[in-house]
Amino acid sequence: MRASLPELRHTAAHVLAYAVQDLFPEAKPTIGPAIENGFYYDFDRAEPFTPHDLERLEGRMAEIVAADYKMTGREVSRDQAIASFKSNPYKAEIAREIPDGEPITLYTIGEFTDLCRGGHAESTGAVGAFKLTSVAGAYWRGDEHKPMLQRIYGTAWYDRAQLDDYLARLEEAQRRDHRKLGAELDLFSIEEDAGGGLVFWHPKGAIVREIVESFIREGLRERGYLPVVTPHVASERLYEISGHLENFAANMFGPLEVETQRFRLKPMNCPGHILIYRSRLRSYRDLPLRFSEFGTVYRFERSGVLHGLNRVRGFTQDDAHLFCTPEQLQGEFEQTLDEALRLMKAFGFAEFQYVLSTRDPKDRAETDAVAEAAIRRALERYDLPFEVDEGGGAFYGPKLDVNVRDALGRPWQLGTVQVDFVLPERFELKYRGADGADHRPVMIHRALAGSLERLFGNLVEHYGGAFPAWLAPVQAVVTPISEHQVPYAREVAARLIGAGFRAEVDESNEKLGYKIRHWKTQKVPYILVAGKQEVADGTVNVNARGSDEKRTISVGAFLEELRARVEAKE
RNA sequence: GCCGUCGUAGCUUAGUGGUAAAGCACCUCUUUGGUAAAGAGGAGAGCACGGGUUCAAUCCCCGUCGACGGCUCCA
Repeated sequence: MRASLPELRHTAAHVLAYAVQDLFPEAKPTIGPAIENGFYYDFDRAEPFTPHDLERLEGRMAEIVAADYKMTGREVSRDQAIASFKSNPYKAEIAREIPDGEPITLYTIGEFTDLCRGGHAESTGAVGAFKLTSVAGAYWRGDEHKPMLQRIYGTAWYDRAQLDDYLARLEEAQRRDHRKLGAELDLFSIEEDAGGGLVFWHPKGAIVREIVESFIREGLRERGYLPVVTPHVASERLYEISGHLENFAANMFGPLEVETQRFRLKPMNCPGHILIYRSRLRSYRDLPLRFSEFGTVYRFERSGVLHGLNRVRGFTQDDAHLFCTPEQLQGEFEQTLDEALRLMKAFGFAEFQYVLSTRDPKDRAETDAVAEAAIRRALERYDLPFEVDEGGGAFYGPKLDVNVRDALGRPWQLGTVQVDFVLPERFELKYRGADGADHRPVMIHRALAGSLERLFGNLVEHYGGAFPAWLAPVQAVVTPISEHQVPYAREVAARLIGAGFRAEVDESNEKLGYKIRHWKTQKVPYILVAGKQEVADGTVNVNARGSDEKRTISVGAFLEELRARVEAKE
């Protein structure tokens, strides 16, 4: 029977470890699983593996694959396992920790035996085509207090054609990288003189952001959200009450000392919104109360984790906090999820990953069960498949995240909806009930696009920089064939701009072919060519992105076409 | 922050122990051209920054900063 791809890749990991054992006997193998598209194996070795080492390893691996060693497994006792790995503390540690009752197995190919739970191809020859791709540091068991190991990444497939295809896809993905397109399309930059993780939105990026913002605002208005605006810095006192200093300090910028007070850049918008809630007596008749803000927050991220627009130190959330009665919780949560799905659909994302993160077990309270149940019910109502991340929730409660993938397949969290019984308690929030007594409201924290920066980065990659007409920074460029048509081109552009569209005129002293090429690489949806004929007829020749068809139509007809496309958000 | 790789004009890259080359972009001129690059000329980097070795360093060594790929963490 043919091995599955994960089996093949897992086998490739063993082959790699075998090759390492042969060429670098001092390296201690630790763990080496199959992953999406390939495999990795972590080794403990003092010397770093160099790119040249990888080539040598690939050569040895090819021999091991060609030898087609049979993968043979045998079950051993815990003591035997520990004894056979007495020079490898990592393997011994794993052997010690395998739960009682679970079999402990050793697998051998040729001269290499590994502690492994199984799931391999029958022999090494099954590894049709592979390539070692990179080496990276990785902590033993993902714990930064434990030793750093060297992780060798590889990709493996049934055959050469599949491998080549995968490598080609990788290259294409790199062409779509938002950091690359961001520079090419003049959308944004991150400036060394300002510091990493701080985004400068250029005009063409900022206009897209404005469009995104107004689209989101429309949804907020329809769903009864009220706008609020809160300061970017606040006294430390606020974050003592909220618990951020206690639970989130590692992600906060340090204190700003002014006169006798210490201030902090805000890491989250919730405390500010809570202060507004608390500023007056609230009645059950006021609830649910939904405060929304495009709130810019600052979080300290360690330098090594910054990544384009996806991991930054200052970002703007499409944030909102809903204050409701416990009875309203379910309905509010579902309404929020509904809006999240609507947004993502409008932005053209199709594949999502839903992750329910529960609260850290050390903080769990009985209300968490209520919160989690609300989230699970909502997921069921919408029939959404989801994963569970135990303990991955916010410090104040469990949450539901909506993730998308970037061009290279890395998942990024965009939307998040969180249920919170804790902050209302810490801030002693209340509302006057129908019974005349005070009650504690429940909060929902929600950012549906997540951060505008990350959303934008993912949009750029999703569209490969070719924004649909409703989002494109420049929707149409009027391109005169010679300078004689410049006045007409300006008139046409003025009409478009007057109708609310984003248009430019290309007045450069270049031939038409050059201009077309320029605007094609800028991925503008419409290039409107104006020559002698068009001027005489009051028309434009439409060169639409993604189509070879050229049409000469009246300016009015083009306006209608553009209007229709923008309204349809195509 | 940690491990690894990298750092030459705005961008992409070449290059050498004896003060750096090209294409694109930019500017000027010629050209007024019909759907992915017209022609010519010009300007632009002392080779990320700081030390060291050397008669001499962009090239060798050390440190710092930054970027990239991961680890950890999160929108």
